[in-house]
Amino acid sequence: MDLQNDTVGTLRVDKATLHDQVVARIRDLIVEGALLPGSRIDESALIEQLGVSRTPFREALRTLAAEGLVEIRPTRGSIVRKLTPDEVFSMLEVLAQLEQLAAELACKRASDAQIAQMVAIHEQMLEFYAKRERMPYFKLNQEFHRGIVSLSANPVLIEIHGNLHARLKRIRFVGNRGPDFWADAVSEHEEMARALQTRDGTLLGEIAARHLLNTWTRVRDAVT
Amino acid sequence: MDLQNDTVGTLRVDKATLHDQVVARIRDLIVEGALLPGSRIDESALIEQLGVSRTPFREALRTLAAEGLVEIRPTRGSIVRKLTPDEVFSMLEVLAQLEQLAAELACKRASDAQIAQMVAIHEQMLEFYAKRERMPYFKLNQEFHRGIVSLSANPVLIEIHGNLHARLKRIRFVGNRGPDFWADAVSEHEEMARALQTRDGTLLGEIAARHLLNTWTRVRDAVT
DNA sequence: ATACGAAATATTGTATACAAAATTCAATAT
DNA sequence: ATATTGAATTTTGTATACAATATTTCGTAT
Repeated sequence: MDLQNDTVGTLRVDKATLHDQVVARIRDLIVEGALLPGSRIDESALIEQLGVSRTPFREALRTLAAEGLVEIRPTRGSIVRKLTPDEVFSMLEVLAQLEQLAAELACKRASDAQIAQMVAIHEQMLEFYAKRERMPYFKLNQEFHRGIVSLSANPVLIEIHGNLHARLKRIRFVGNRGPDFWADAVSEHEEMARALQTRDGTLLGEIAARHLLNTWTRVRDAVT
Repeated sequence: MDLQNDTVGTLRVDKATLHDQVVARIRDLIVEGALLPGSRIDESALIEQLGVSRTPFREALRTLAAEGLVEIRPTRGSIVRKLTPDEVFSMLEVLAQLEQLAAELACKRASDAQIAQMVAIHEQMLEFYAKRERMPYFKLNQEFHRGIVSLSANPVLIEIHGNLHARLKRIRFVGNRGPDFWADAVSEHEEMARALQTRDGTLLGEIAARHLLNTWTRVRDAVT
């Protein structure tokens, strides 16, 4: 079947359970935008496509519902969860607060080498910005933010941040495509890189939170 | 079967799906301490007790796993998730940050009547403290904290806070049983009530965060 | 007695079957 | 033409069956 384990040489890579694989696949379909918010999740079509039976598929939907990506309407099928503008704003409010904490912790706990690596990412972003290469910039941007959260060394923070990020991913993507906002974002990043180098957690946290809430104004019309 | 819907007069109360009922029941068993961390979740025993088949039961386990209350070990059964001291500390770190945000938002968004009600709860807590009635105090304490989060009017914040709170509930309970820490907690609450009345969000947030991190020292030995 | 290993047993993961909805669609009445 | 009703069909929720793994039990050898 489609999802079954690969083999590398004679060594089994296995690891992920069928449940985890199905969850990952459906989550990707949602996060990457193949399944649009509000659209019906066609069980028979997807179990066909994934080559699994209803049991693991429905269990996967339960975990995605708990993650907030799917809405299961009793006896009326499941849909990709649709976010109201209010909910998006609520999520950004929380996300900003979490990134602020992450920033403070990262400044306390990261090694010099780790900080150097973040700065390197930032500098690469500047190059892509100079060349106006949106997509590679966008990828690195995500890596930068995820990096700061990782450096917090707080697994709960990492998990919750990851979840909110996944829920918002499509919207953030739309937001970052704006035209002249890009320059603002870059200068905010410049500030962040400097704060990180001086390990000024309070400052970094403040900028990070402001940076994120600014995306709201950048994104608002895409969602309102 | 055990879980089936009640009837009030001739009116069906129904509402909750079987899945939600099973999730709620198992969650209660965990949160209230009937199922201890690390202990095996005996599928056949519990489906017997709940009167449901394996399908809805296992789906319930999936959502509880996503909530972080249950750990499903592939092909080796499920256990009540066990928290390491590090994880507990991580959760408190995040929870403190979330309560800080909640405090700031509550001061901005709550109505005068809502604030008055919170103050009333606080005053009742003082009475129970004077009479040294731990249990009623403890109940109101929870209501007070949940109240502040509710007043933030941020559904995402409310959801995440509720989840972390559920995961920590047993431990917080243990912590609050300490002897002379109680006085400290009460005086912190006194400060919080005052800050709320003056709508000083920054101050309230700071106290709330400090208050929560103090529970760590109160709780540390119960968990280390 | 203790350690080992194979058969017996129990548990887990997935597929399927069946019952109870909801939805679709077509025929009829307005 | 539009609305309405009621079968036909599809979809959903739950139970059960079956196959694959783990775990236990018990007999044997050291």
